[in-house]
Amino acid sequence: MDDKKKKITLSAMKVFQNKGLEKATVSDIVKGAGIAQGTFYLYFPSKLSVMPAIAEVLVERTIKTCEKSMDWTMPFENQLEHFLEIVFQFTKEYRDIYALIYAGMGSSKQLDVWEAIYEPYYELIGNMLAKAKQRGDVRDQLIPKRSAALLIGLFESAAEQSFLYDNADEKAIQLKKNEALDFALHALGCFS
Amino acid sequence: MDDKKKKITLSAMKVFQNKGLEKATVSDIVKGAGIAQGTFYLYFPSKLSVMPAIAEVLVERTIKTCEKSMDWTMPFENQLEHFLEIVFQFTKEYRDIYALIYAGMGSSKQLDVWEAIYEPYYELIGNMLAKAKQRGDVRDQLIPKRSAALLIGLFESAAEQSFLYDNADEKAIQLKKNEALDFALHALGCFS
Amino acid sequence: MDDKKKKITLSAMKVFQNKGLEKATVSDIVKGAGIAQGTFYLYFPSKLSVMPAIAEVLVERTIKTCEKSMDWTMPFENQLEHFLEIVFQFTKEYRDIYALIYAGMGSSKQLDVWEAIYEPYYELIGNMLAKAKQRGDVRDQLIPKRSAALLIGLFESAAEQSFLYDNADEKAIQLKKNEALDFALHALGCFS
Amino acid sequence: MDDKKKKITLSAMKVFQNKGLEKATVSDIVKGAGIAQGTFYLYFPSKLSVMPAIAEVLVERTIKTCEKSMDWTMPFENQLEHFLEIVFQFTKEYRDIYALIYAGMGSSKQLDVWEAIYEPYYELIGNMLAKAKQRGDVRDQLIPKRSAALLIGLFESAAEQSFLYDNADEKAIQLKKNEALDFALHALGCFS
DNA sequence: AATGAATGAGTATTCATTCAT
DNA sequence: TATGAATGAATACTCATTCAT
Repeated sequence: MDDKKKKITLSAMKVFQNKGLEKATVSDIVKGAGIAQGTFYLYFPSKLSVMPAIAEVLVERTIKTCEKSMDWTMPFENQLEHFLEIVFQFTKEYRDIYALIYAGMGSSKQLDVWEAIYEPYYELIGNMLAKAKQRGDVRDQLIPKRSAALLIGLFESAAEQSFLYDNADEKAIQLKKNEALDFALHALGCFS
Repeated sequence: MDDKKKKITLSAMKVFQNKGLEKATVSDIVKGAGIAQGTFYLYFPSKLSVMPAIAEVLVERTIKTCEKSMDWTMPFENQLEHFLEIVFQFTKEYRDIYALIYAGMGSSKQLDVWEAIYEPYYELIGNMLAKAKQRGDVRDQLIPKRSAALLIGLFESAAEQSFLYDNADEKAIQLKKNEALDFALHALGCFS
Repeated sequence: MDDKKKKITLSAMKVFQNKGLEKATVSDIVKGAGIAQGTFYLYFPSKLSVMPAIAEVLVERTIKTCEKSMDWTMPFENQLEHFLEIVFQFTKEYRDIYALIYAGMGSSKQLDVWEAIYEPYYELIGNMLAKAKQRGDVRDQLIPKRSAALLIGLFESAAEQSFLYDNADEKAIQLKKNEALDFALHALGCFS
Repeated sequence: MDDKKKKITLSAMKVFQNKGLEKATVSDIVKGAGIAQGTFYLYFPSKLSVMPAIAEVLVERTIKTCEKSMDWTMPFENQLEHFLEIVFQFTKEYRDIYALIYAGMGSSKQLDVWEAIYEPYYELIGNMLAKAKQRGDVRDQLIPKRSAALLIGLFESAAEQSFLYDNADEKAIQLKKNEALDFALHALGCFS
């Protein structure tokens, strides 16, 4: 990605996170990026149009974290637990901005844009499930890539609920994690 | 709910749906509600504060639909499938506004408000699972109410992904439904 | 005219005169009118849309000046000369703003608006010519109202040229006046 | 004129005509001229400074049209009518841009610039009147060059009024032409 | 309770102009 | 000469909110 575009994206991420969608100003963003006001519009047509670029960064980071920290030789159950941890960690850190991205999706009717962004994420988790399937750790009929999407959705929902309702309560969060993991293990047929 | 408050809420729902969070104006809302500009502020302290009332309406409608159309004597699998249909239907119709509510949650730090709103929804689905547990249709260790939250999250994610990525393709949507149902049935231990 | 609308119009006139079309700001205008920024837009949809209201004021003033200072019993030649003086005087005072109105006409494609504004002016001068015709001071075939428009156009052109090219030279201006008057007297058939 | 300068001028003419003074951008102009943004400023110090060059082009074209199509041996009345036609035609085609030039004159206080530009136009029509005078077709006391300015002003006013008020009505336009011609013929003493 | 005219703070966006190449 | 990326000042307009009636 173009250097300036990247700078803008990262600055926008911080600003949106701190101030929310409406309070965030382009002025804040360019100040953070160290560029002039007008330069912003050479790279993005509007304030909201930075959203997909931010989503891309988040997906990249999630994938990178998974790839770096995941030990593919671990028992599948441990892999799943580790992935759950990552999802909770990212949700905690970026939940505000996820909401904005989510809200921004509606406006931009270019759905294929979003699909392209999340594709590598589904691919990665799909691969994890495929390997587990080869090893017989999950049920036979499972379609790895498609289940990956459901799994990610499940974990993200759980994390979101966790931070939304049980906010600072560490115990409740741990409980939620256990339940989500149990729910997923059954769903994937790890106990059959 | 007060008649005027209800009018405002319903009008706001339409306006937010059509115009999005930022383009929607209080002026639009009051026009739709047939009241004066100032009257809005007798019922809501700010534009965004209508959001919880809208969420409440959506939850009410979902619950009412479930209660009306659900046959609690059906086999559990059919109940689950029926519930899935309802989630997909509501997501399709209200997905734009769900996103706004979701994004609005972040701003309003009164998390207990949101919890209170969704509570009856979790209660309803929790009851469904509880009955299924009594009949031995789901696994023994399952905690009905807590699994309800995960189940709802799963189905909503699936529906959201469906309408986000596979937009108008009826076939893909059906496939997604089947997978989500299968995923849930395993998760709930219906096959063990 | 509404009191606030009038205040805005008069303030805008001054501001446009002093700063020109582009340098004039709505902020200047409302400051001069002693109202809030937003109030401007309750009365005019845009900065340029004040132009017709300004034109109306100018026409009103011209007419009022004619009516007050014109002695309808004077010999026609003297009446014409007096009218010429008035045109030169108004052109000198308002020439900058006339140019803006003129330029603004193009944008506003509601030509009937302009016609309605200038109508009473043509009416007034038309009446002057009609009376002169009755008295046999101008040629018989003359159509008063239609000639009025040509006469006004001629005098305004003359004045405009005068102040545009011969700017501060009082002698040249006097010469121009004489020629314009002579030209008009011949055109109206006062010498035949 | 330098080739690039000419290109810029012609492009600016089109852009100003289509978009008006404020909406027209240097970016539009250079795009139309097929040159780079910065190149504009090698030939003109500012956006508005193109205006005199445009006026020059218009005067040139008017003169060229007169010289090409005018038969100086025709009876004077016919010459005058032909000239009137040309004025109406040019006004119709360029009236939007005339207004801008007119408005632009005020800003640029270099009045001598404008005088120099229009000088050859007055010269041309002045010559026409001088010849007519020699032939006894107009009154004796007439000062050709000075009357030329009044004549041009009269015809331009008539045309402007015509297109401003009677816009598309061909009949009304014809009527206006007849009246303007009659007015001018009397003014010039062709009937005495 | 209801009104709606008035407010005025707030900002995305534009674009004339510059300047390093 | 020519370029066009970068600049950043400048402003029309919006709209949530208030308050006198």
